[in-house]
Amino acid sequence: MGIVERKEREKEDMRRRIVDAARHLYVLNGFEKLSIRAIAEEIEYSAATIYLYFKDKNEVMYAIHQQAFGKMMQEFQPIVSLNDPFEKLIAMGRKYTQFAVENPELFDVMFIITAPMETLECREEIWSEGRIAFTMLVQVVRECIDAGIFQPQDPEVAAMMIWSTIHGYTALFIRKRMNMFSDQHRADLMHQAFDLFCNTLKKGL
Amino acid sequence: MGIVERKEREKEDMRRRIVDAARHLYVLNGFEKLSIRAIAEEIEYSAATIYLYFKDKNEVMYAIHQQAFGKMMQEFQPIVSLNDPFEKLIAMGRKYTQFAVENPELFDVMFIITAPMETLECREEIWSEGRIAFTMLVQVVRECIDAGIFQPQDPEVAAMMIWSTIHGYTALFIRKRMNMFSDQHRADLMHQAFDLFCNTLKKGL
DNA sequence: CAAACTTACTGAACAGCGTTCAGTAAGAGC
DNA sequence: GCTCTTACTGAACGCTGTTCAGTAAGTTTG
Repeated sequence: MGIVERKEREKEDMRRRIVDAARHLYVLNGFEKLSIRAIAEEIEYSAATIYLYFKDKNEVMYAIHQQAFGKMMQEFQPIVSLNDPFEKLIAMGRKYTQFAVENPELFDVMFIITAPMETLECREEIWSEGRIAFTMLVQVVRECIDAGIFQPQDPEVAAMMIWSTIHGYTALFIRKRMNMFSDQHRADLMHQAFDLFCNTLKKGL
Repeated sequence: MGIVERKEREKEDMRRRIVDAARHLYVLNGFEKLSIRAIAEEIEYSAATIYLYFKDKNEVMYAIHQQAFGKMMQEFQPIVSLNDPFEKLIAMGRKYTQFAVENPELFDVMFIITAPMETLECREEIWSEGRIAFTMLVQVVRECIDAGIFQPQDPEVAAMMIWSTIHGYTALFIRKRMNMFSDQHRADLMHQAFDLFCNTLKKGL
């Protein structure tokens, strides 16, 4: 009896169509402007239909957030194969910021907006996407320790500190808190601050 | 002719009453739940009246954001009088996070939410509150350099890096991106990552 | 094949939102 | 006392997320 399977497939298909439409509109206009009605119009269904596939808007955001992590991980792929672990670490940091600049809305839903986290909270689940990405960073830090570039220490603690810096740097920029500097000064300052962090890590960690 | 002055005073008074009511509701319920209608009800005026004193909701948020900076600067006051510049720097970092934990909504409007920055943008003004706070940090970094704790370097660049780390650390926590760890593990990790950053600065900068 | 049941979907409604604007009433100036 | 200005408001516009009764089509059963 393949009917059940077909229905399952159709359900899966519909979910994907909703998320694709939602992501499309979200990337164009951001969270505020993304409405259930707009998503519904895009896929040519009524707004109420969305609620047959997703509990609420937060859950749609969570699905977008998952897709975004997929995209980011894909972009990280070439870096993982680099040989020098420290270079790998630096490249990852640069990529994090680059991804944010090229996909500000995706970065938002992944690391800034509260909406997707609320879905996790009410499901009492762990944030596995973040966990996986963080584990990847921890692994690279571990390699730096093993290679003698960093001193022997807890790689998770070091990774946490490194993530904080790169994230802060990126989040402040994305949320326009660096607009207190002129375009040129801002670019210079950020570039130099990034380099300083890299050098400080190499010397001090 | 004191009438003009009295009117001016009354106008100022009304603005303050609106911002106070708005801040009160905002701190209680956050940005999403803060509505012009609710502010109006709180001060017992109609919603339309708010628009006689503020251009839009963003401008109200900007006023709250200004008040929040006042509060933060006040809390920073005792730290500025510390003697050891490095201790001063560490205390400032701790205070930044503490302020965020104790006043998550205020931290939001100061450093995360886009709304107040949009007001600045359309006024083509600089973000003076941020500028002042950052200048304060630069000054402390300069003292660290002068005291020989940090090597001679551009204090603005170093300050940028330090702010990034502390901000990232704080923002990730506030926006629940550290909830992938259990309560205990998270607390430990954050504590150790903060200490590691302090030590790395002392050794490497 | 027809009746009974299940599933997928929708229109309309609820309660809220930011914002605008014509209209009103009270105070200021002559 | 009569204009003129200022401060304020009710009502409306066009949105929003979400719910729910109702419908029509598809599936299963007798």
